[in-house]
Amino acid sequence: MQTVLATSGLSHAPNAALLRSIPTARTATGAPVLGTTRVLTKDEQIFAEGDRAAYFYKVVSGAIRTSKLLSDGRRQIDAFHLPGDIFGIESGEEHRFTAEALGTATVVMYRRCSLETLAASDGAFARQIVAAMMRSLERAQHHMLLLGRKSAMEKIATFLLDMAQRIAGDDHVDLPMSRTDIADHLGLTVETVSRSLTQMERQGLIELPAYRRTIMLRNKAALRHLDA
Amino acid sequence: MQTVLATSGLSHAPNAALLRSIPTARTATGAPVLGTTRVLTKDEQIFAEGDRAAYFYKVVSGAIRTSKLLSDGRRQIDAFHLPGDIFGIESGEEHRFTAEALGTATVVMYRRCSLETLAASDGAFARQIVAAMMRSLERAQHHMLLLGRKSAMEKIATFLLDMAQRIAGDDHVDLPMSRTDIADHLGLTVETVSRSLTQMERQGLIELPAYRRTIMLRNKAALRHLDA
DNA sequence: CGGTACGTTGATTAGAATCAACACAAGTGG
DNA sequence: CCACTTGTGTTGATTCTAATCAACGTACCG
Repeated sequence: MQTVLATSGLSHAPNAALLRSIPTARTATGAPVLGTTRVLTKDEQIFAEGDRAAYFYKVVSGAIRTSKLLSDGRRQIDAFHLPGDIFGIESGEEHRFTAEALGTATVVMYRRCSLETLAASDGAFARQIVAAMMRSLERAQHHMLLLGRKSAMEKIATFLLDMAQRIAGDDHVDLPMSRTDIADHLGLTVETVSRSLTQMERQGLIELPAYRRTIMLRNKAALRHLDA
Repeated sequence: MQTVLATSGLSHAPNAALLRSIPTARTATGAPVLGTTRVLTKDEQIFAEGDRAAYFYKVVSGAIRTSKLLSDGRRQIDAFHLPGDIFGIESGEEHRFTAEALGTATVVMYRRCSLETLAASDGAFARQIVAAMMRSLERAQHHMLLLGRKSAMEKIATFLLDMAQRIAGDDHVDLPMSRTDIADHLGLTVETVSRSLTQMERQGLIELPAYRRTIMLRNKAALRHLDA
């Protein structure tokens, strides 16, 4: 059995001042997997598209967005990562996304290991990484259907149901992201997101309290129907 | 070292008559990996969304499309698979796509192995599978940017350059798929694909011979510029 | 108490979808 | 071999969805 460790080499890490070296995970078999905890503030960047991929990350608290930019600034957020989610795994040398915190957040960073090491190692940790990769793939593929073929209302409905399930408020969602982030995730503009939400409220599907990041789901069946 | 085999159990395979049991691959270390070759005709289905995922596949010749359907028939083609590409890997019990041949095609099928087995095994074959998964993920993530944020012309330009690179005609592409397939891959309609191609021809970016599946790339630099 | 994000709403435009017709090549069968 | 069908691709007219441009609310923060 081979153990995968994150070294405590702070000299290689960005923003070393923010790092504390804390063992945070264990494999199923009990072998220690060391990670370094990093605390982030709103909009703080964890890594940028093109950075050397020395680490990958796991969300402990808060939420992270990973995104790509077009040369003229158009942005596509490929995913929002919630506690427990792993992000930043790369096969090449570089990160292909920018990762930023949506608000205050905590992540654990693990020293990156090569695909070869990963496939060859027989630890529970390796299994976890491969599973995370597969989950990312499934989400990405599912999201392509949304981006390519769904209308604005359908996109929003799908998004709300998905977030409700992941954030686990039964009849409401406390969104960790702005309308702009939602728009850039769904391939829409802020205005269209806002209008769609307003329309859903008028139709009684949802309710929008004064605190706009909370959304009450009033008619999940109808939302699921829109979800197609 | 553990060897991953596809058994010759034809009784479990669909369309057993079409199958011939042929060893077709070898791991880098020389250990035999048995696969079963399957020959397909135009539009023949390899597996459907929801089918039990007993095998995964590698394209030998021809091309394959994998797609998802919305309840009302809208279709999203997530990827075209060319010779050498692996498709149909699943972590769950079911295929999440439908796979069909674009024209006459040959694939090798491998008995599916669990993610656990995969991550735990140390063979070159396992590495290959993980690498294929990673490549799918990268393609999917790249495609999300296209679907969410690019205009019709940009989508077509990106698509043509990508296909040109994969099919390796230096200044032309022999597309294996119909305009409808292209549309369903790029999140457009057939009409828009056709109009965009015509417009590119008028602008001297490409040339469309009588055989409409061949496209001559006349100004790659301009196409790349559109690609953004 | 402003000031500054962020969010909503309104008016208009633009880009792609839709609806409809036609062109063209490849088969098919008489 | 030729009419005829069929599948595929193109083009045109029109509609419609979402983007854009612009203004205004509202909540939060120093």
